Amino acid sequence: MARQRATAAYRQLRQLIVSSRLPPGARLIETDLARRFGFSRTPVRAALRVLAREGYVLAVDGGERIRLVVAPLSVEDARELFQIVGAIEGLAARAAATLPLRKRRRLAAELRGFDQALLAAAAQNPSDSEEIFDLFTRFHLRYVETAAGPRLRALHDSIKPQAERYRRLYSMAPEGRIAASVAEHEMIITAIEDGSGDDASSAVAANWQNAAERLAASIATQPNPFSLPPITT
Amino acid sequence: MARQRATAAYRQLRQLIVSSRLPPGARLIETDLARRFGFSRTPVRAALRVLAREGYVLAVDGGERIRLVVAPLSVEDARELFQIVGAIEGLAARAAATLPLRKRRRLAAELRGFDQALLAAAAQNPSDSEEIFDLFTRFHLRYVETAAGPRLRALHDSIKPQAERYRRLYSMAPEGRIAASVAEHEMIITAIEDGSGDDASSAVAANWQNAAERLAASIATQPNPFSLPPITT
DNA sequence: ATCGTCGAGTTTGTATACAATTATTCCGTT
DNA sequence: AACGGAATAATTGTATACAAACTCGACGAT
Repeated sequence: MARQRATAAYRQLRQLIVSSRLPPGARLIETDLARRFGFSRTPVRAALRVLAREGYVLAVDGGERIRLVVAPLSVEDARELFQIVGAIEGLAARAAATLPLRKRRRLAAELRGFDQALLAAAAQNPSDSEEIFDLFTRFHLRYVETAAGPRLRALHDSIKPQAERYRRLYSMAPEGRIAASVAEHEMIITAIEDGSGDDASSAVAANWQNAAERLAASIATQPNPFSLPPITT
Repeated sequence: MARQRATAAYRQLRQLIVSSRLPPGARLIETDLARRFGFSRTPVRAALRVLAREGYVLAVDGGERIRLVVAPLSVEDARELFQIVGAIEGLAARAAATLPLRKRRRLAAELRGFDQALLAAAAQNPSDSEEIFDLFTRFHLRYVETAAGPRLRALHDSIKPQAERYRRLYSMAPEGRIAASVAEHEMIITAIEDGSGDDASSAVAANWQNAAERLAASIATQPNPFSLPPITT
């Protein structure tokens, strides 16, 4: 019997949710998911429990039994979530600013590399929104992995993909937005390079706050844009 | 068959860990725990998975199989953990500072009530360290519950008890320390009352940073003070 | 004596059976 | 036709059985 199906189920389920192939609000039936994965209910249950604790899945009702649904998306939730991500990555950036000078310099160079790639990708026509998305992710991941401790990394790994649910749905791709983001990134990079933890932290928080605003504006203009066909069962 | 044993197992296990009756580093055997609780392995497993994700339990090794142990305590971990708690509660305090004036006033009054109770409890001889601990907890819980959104509350509920593992072990009770804490609390309260989110947030972060320092000093003088008899099985 | 290998015991991962509760359908009554 | 209620199905929670992998010790070969 293959081991670690629970982990596989966790990853697959999380991916299905983040990619919105399991759309917000969809009911999650253990038996159906188990059939889909070819597993038994046991590993699926374990995965669902964890996803519920992390916020991907919501336990509604509260009678004797629990009903699990894919956590719905809302502007208010996005604001709260982005603020939390900003605080977490802000701590990582603060830690990055206390690294030895040599490492800070190298980190700053790497980060600037991502930003240049971002500008280049945005200049493409048509722009590859998948690549842009990926570059944003890696920019933030770089300094978190470099400077954050184990707890902070675990927390980041838990929460960050939930923000990606939003970013994937409402592709905030117009070029001006990317330029604005890159400008904000530069403030983060400079603060880290200068060893100013407070500035780095608040620059990251501001970046996410602005991202939330851009997202809210995007939602207002194009509500509910499910791009992938949902799984109907 | 009684439902929701998994939740009961989660709570009991978390309590055993926080109270250090399951000491740091202790191996967690599903069968033993199941016997102890009178449950089967199934709900115990579910509880352990969640506790592992939250950080109470550490999955060591990483072979094909997983070994779970109670997460060890260390000064570095405490620093990181307290910093995270500070950031989370900092967001809550920031939100509290944006409440309508009337609510801010009432919240501030309640918080000052906790602080006065703290000073009174500290003046007692002998001081009731259990009550002091409880008052600290409730002080912070109050503004989180009042102002934080659902996500932030869930995150707080996940992480905060882990800080309490440390605070319970190294009772940071000397009176001067309490006075210092109360002084820091007053800065938090004033900032909330004044509607200054930035000040409130950084005051909370500073409070936890200082708490980490006090804790580190306490650990240095009285290392490894397990006050309760560990469970041997 | 040291190292490796084989094997019994332990522990975890998964599947499945069963129990209990909630949702749904279908029928009868008014 | 609408409503209520009983029967039925669906779904979750728990227990248990079994399989695979790891641990640790004993024994033997070099």
